Amino acid sequence: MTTSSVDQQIRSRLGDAGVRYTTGRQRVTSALVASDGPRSAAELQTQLGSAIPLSSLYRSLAVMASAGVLAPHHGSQGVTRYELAEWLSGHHHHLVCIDCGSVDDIELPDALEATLHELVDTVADEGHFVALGHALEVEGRCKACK
Amino acid sequence: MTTSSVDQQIRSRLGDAGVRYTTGRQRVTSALVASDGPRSAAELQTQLGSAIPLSSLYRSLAVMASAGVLAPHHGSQGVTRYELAEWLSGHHHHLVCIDCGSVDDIELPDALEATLHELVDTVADEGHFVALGHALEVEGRCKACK
DNA sequence: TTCCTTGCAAACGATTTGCATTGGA
DNA sequence: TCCAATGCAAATCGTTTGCAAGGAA
Repeated sequence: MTTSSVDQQIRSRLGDAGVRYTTGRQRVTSALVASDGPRSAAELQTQLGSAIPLSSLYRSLAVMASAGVLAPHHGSQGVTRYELAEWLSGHHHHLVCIDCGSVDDIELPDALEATLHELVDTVADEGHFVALGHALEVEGRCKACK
Repeated sequence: MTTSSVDQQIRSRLGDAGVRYTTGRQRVTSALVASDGPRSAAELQTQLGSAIPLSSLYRSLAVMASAGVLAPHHGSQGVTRYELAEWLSGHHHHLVCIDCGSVDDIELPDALEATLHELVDTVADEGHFVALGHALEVEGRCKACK
């Protein structure tokens, strides 16, 4: 996945939403494209080196999430991490470290993914629930905390 | 699942952990036994009617979670909800409403659960990750927000 | 008596917002 | 030009903690 192709799609989607794809927002995109999992505002600030104020990062993340180009992930200690929406990055799941809170992406074999999807629909129907997506979180300890 | 049988197990486990099973903590248990999903400190305060200070609730929840009788669930807006640990309530998954943040419990058919479990181990090994558990979240809109 | 627990109020930390300024189409 | 976006500081809100009082073993 190249940053430029993702950039095109995001620029277009943000345009449709009536918001600008500013340099600050492009920096957020490039940081997330380079990441192997969701990132918090604080992590992005560090990763981006250049001093972007947290308030701007939070605003960019909120705008991009409500335009559907980013997806939030709620972790421990009230920290929200964002990643590219699945239509940009592909469907995947997460390995969540119960010690440090870090999150890594993983993909499931198609066979199980299909089974899972089917099951989610069934189960949602029974719960009078409109299923829009699903997320499998594998909880444990990451390589660093092991 | 009766409150009294769960009470016994919790009392015993808390005893092993060297903490008391006070009336406040018993109230938390009864509220969670009566719930069909995880509850936040604020929700428990409302549900319990009697005015238990939030700080006490937070402390009870923290103590009970670190003793392994409660499990935390991190939701939107930095809200942490707790539920009985799986050894007390049975293994299950969640329907999470993306509008109001409410969480309902669901159970998967044994067949898929088995497949899922096996897969989680495989995938964790590949990621040099020690898998301790897994959680499937079905995201969508609940009956009320539909 | 000894240590755990509780209440209240103050402190924290992640996130949000008001407001004046800047910047892009 | 004009409105969205940004920076800074102040405000929110869920959660945590210090400290003195209460309670069980």
